[in-house]
Amino acid sequence: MNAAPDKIGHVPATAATALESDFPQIEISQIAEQESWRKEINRPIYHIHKWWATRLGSVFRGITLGALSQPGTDTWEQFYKTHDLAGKVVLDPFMGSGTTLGEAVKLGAKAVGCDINPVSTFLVRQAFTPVSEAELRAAFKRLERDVAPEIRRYYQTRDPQTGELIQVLYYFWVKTVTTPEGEVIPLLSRYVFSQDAYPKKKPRAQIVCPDCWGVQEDRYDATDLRCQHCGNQFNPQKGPAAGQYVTAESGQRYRIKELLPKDGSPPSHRMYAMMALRADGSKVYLPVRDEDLALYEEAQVRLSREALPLPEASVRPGHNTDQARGYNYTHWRDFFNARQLLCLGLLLREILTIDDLAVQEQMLCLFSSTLEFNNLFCSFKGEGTGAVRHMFSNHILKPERTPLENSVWGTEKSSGTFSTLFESRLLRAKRYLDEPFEIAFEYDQDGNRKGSRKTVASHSIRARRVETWDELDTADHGLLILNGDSSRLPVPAGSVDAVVTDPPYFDFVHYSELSDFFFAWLSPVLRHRYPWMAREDSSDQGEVQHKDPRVFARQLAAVFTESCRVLKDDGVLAFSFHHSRAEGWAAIYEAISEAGLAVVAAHPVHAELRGASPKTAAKDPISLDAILVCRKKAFALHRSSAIQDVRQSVDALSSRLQAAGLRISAGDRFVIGAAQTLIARAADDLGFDEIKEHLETIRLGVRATAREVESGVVDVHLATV
DNA sequence: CGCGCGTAGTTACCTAAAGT
DNA sequence: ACTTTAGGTAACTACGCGCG
Repeated sequence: MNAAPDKIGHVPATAATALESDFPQIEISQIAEQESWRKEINRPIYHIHKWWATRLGSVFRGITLGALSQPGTDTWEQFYKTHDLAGKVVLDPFMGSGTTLGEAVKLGAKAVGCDINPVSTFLVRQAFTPVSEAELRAAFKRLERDVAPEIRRYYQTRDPQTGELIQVLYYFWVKTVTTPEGEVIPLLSRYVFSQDAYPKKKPRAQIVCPDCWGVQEDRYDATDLRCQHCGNQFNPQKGPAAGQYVTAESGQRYRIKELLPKDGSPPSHRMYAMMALRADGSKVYLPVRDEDLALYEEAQVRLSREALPLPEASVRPGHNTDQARGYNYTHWRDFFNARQLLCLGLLLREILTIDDLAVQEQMLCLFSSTLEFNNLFCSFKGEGTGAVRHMFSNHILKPERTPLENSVWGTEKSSGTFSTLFESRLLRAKRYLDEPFEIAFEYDQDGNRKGSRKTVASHSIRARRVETWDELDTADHGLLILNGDSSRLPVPAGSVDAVVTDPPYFDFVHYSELSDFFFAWLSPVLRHRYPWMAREDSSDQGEVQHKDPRVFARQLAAVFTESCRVLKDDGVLAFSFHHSRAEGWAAIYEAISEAGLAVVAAHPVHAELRGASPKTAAKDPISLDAILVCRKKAFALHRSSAIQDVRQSVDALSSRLQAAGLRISAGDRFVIGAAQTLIARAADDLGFDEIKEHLETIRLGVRATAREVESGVVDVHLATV
């Protein structure tokens, strides 16, 4: 259809969908960027529970719309219209948090989602279960009446000013080590334990005395302080812990890891301060007194006497879990202290008494969300920053030197507690089912963007959950949510209009190791209800994740082959992808070819930013995803192009995106170039090493160009390559 | 064994938009 | 208009590896 240099991809003569030629990449990138600021508010149904790689809903709305529209349709023009694509079926074989399913049902299509991870299947089923706000509120009220008072009593302290009992918001803990001489050292790097996010504007900070453990207020940068309780003179900026070392009173330095308990138990902790909520609603920092320690011990004693549904599973060795295991965290229950285990156990036991199973499972999902904010791997972020840094903010399991103990039930001023997440996550998500919305920009008379608003562009989400393909076939707006290996789907051949997905990226996060944290709680209470919950852990032989790109390619090929089987001949398989290394792309190429597919188009678009690992972020941060569009090989028109054409496309695309205000790094140029290379070589059936070599050439080529452009050196063409 | 180097992991600080 | 939330990012620091 066109060979214009500003379009990437070559439109096959047989194009069957709009997505093969058109994608409003700039408009959607801008919305996607806006959406990514507060994903949980802009697409609440995909954030009902923690998932590690949630895709941007607006991008997947665009992809799904394009994949289900006739060639020549202007996708952008259709973006805000209400659609009713009844009869169309969309499949996502890596459904994750369910983004594709949600966007497909919003367009009125039927959807099939499958994931090998049971936590994913559980959370997606909860996300799409319509339960009325009234029913949920009634269940919440019952819990509030029957179990909240019991839980709250373990989060109380006496206000030293008034003598009243007040609620504790947070307990501050610090890990301690014991030297061979018997000295117990707290692993504090500073004695300032709380300060504002803008310390220069609000220098008021909380400091604990290393001698008497009294708490006092002073400047965040104070270097010479006299304790107002015991008179001790000290430097609040210098604690005994620095990096991987700790210094004893004698001046002797030890490696912290060498002082861990020798018996293989997790590190010890000391509770050293609290933040409580006064009757007038103000927050106050308090030292820990004997009565507070006694209350904790009471919880410990009760924990040993109660029969509670607590996790028994051990932490299996793995890429993401070894760091925690290195600190002797060998069982998932080690991630919680006694009070947390007691209160979580009491709450879970009560939730399990809810008769209506649909409501009960909504509450179980909320309970599981709460776990993320109520364990010893959480930390305090400081005032003015959203107090709790939850355990998965880094996609790793890093033992915190100074854990923050949140309160399980919570107060009106808490964050990350059962009662606050009920409103901010569960009810918000249910409201989105009733009234789904999109972000739209508003412009002033001169055409400048002046703000954004939410606009309704879909019918309410009334997907009917079905359990089999036959039911889906006959139901309007059916939704089939499966658990299992997507290389064997209970779906007939040639029955799906589009496959829209986000495959795991070679070398990235190992979800099942992390999802075990939730699975350890969910499995014992759900294993009799769902066969896919009845396993030892959330891992599976069929998982697509391997450090060897060739093995990874083979695993991915199995799923793509199955997707190709169930796909109609005029359907597309589209997915988002990016990777900073040639191997990652070579693996994708191999998986696609082996499945009998060919990449026919690629559209760059704003990616979800994975802040998790800075491994590539330093030099060439990637902010683009490539939307790769594939057709069955027999129905795709192939055109091999020369490497300089690929280079030209990269230049054209990059400058267009830059003109639209996106920052394009060398890493982004490689994403565009690699995607172009997959199109250019789609017909060549290259082996892994051959395609990798091509990709390497492109990688070096586009990087060089980026540097030259930056330094003002005249562009040199790669025609010689 | 110390050093340089590239990369993995941590901390301090910053922010758009929601909430009040 | 101000505070809170749930994130992000720059800069720093530790770590592993090869090398003399």
